[in-house]
Amino acid sequence: MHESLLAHFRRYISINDHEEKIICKHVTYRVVNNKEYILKEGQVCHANYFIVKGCFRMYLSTNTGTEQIIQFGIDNWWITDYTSLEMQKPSIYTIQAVENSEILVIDKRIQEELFSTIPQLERYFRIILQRIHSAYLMRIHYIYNMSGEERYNHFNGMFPEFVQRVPQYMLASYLGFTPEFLSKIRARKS
Amino acid sequence: MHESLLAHFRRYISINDHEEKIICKHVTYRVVNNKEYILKEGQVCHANYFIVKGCFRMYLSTNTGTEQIIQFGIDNWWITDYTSLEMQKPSIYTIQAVENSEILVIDKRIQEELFSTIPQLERYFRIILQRIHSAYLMRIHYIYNMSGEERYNHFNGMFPEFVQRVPQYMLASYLGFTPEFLSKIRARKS
DNA sequence: TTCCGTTCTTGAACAAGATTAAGTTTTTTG
DNA sequence: CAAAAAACTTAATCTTGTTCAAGAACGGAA
Repeated sequence: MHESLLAHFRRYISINDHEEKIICKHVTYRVVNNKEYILKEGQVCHANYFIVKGCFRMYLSTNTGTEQIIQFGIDNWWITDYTSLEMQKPSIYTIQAVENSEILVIDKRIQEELFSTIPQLERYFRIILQRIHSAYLMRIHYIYNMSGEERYNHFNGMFPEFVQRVPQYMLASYLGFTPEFLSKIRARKS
Repeated sequence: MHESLLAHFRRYISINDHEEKIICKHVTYRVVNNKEYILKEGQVCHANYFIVKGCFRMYLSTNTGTEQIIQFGIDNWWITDYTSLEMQKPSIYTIQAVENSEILVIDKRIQEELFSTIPQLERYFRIILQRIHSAYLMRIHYIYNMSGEERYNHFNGMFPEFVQRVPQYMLASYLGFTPEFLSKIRARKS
């Protein structure tokens, strides 16, 4: 199951067999069942997580006491709180599995070691983060320039399988409106 | 004026005198006056821009014909379209000076060369991008969980000098509401 | 200084989506 | 299988922010 991680690396950088072995030796596999947490608000985040299979949500609690989902992570995505990880400060986020999942864990210390033994990994994460950043610029554009209904339809068109995978109230939170409103949208379509 | 760039590098990585000289040799200084463009919608972005002094806006045109400001860049920030730069595809964004500004230009080819001669630079950009990403997660949280008025007050509290620097209609666009509404907010405060 | 273009303000009518509070369906668990 | 918990729906009312349209103020250039 390290293969999916290596494949992802290979998509952006070239690494040799020796380096692959080093990586596999230092990365640890972990099963995370539905509703289990890999990071809780207030804890210091100590690892970067590569999702081999499954689905996670990252959320924070608002001042009105509700949970605001900021991002989802699925197969072949990284998920972590970079601020907490880098500064070793308590996180404001909670990361929870929303399906039975399998992840690969790269501990902070290990990751720093890997960066110095395989500098190409810095490049890999730089490229990954560039892509994430571009996606976030678009996300803000969508939030500002589409109605809730348009945003739901757009998301539905882009990731139809994903919409089936998570409860509707989570999708509503991620898309920035209430579950009641999502119900209304769906009612309109039939 | 290369000093501000080197100082920014030194904040995140350590580089020696020799490397600093290489960087200075390859980075070009440029004055960009108010309302001048460094990237226009449809063009391929061919450089990464470090703002030494001044202010830029990055926007795209919406289907209703208006300009949606996605981000600002000020002193000591990088601005570019990473998607267009990396893939060498036409950009959907326009980047325009909103003050008389001074920038340092790192051409794509030059940047790639610098990455291979000074691998630490990959690390620098990785860290920068991590920070940007964290900021964007918070930005989405603010957009979803604060009213327009709260968002304006919050932004005003965080960057009071900046609010004075740009026209109100640009600020309104960046914060995701109409100039008319911003006027109304300001009227309420007095 | 005057003129012109740009930016900012005000107000009325309207739309998108939140809130509240039931009620219904689905899923989980003992 | 029954009961409880979790997820989803519906509808009435209320808020936030938009749109449109007009006018006022400001800033820069001739």
